[in-house]
Amino acid sequence: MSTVLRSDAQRTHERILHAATAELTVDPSAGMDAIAQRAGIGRATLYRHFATRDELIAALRELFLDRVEAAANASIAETDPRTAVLVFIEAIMRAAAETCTLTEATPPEDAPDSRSQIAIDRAITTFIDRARENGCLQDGVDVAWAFTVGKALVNAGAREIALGADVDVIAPRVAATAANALVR
Amino acid sequence: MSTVLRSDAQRTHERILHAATAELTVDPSAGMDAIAQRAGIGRATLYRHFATRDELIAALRELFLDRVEAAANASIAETDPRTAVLVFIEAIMRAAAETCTLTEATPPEDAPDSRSQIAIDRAITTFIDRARENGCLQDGVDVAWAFTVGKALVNAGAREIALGADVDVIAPRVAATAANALVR
DNA sequence: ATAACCTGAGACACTATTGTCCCATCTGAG
DNA sequence: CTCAGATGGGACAATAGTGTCTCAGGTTAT
Repeated sequence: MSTVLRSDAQRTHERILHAATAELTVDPSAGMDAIAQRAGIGRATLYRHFATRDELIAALRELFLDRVEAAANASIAETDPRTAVLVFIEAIMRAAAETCTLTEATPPEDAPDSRSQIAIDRAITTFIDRARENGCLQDGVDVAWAFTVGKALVNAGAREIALGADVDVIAPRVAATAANALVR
Repeated sequence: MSTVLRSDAQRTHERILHAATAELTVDPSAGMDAIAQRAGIGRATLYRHFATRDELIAALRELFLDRVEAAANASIAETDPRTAVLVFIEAIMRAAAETCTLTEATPPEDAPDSRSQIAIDRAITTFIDRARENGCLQDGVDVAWAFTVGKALVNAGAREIALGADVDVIAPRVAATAANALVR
């Protein structure tokens, strides 16, 4: 295992990431064969880049969480709750379109969830608390439910995109829908 | 294959339906073994009631569609768009809690989708058109998007319920969230 | 150009899941 | 009570997916 990848290997690596995202978004139980095929590479090559299916999924998840964390940090500055949700969700949506593992079949996370997870949780909690203070939160919405709804909508959007829809159409739409669903 | 099932066999049949709903909602790729185990029966018995995994899933789907169709017919009478969405979604949510196949891994439906499907499509289209005429539809919402959002939220709710949440808490919440997301 | 690197294709063992079959046992209906 | 119907458990073949390995051929960097 060398320190850096050769240029062509790097290309292959990213093709895998994209292919896996698309394939797993549409069918979370997709096999390594299907992923390799969509990436246009051999199955053996896929295993050279990711020793295990779980490892591939973990890598996707990690990349995605990083981008979500960045989005959280960026939108925490927004003082208006509705704008914050709009900015945050749109950013997540765009991240999910490229690298996403939300649609996992195995939901109960046993891993203690890396640093990113807590950063994201804190950001979301901040949004929600702020919105509640301003009294512009929809009835019955708490942090957990906001999380559930956001996740569900982003997943639905990612699916549409993986199925051929345009990111620039879907991302704002998902953001708007989430804002309507959560913020008064 | 007799015409009617004996009373105990009927009980078993329903236990299977409930167990499969819960199991598949949490993990769409759950195997027949897991389903049988959750139902508290032997795997052989499961295969006696449903010859194939696909057949079981098809049966769940069919039952679910029937209930959604009923919900659609019931709520089509509601003239107020927001109330219509509330009533409709809550009914679907309760149906999904008992019998659901929305969370299927294989999304691209190849089957021409039974009579129920068209009835449901028509009902939803009616809701949306009516709401648009009244000018109380959220921006950017069309029939397809309303369908996508509704499906995503109901799935999320079903998941919560399968994981132990109370139907009477989740169902109204999902309905309210959907209404907020779609109706002005 | 040369050497190190990357890849595709195929063979392989291993495991999990599916679907079938059989037999002993139990249970409901008449 | 009696018997057809229903079940559990286990053995079984078949299939599909995972992960490993090898080898011959193609690509990159120097």
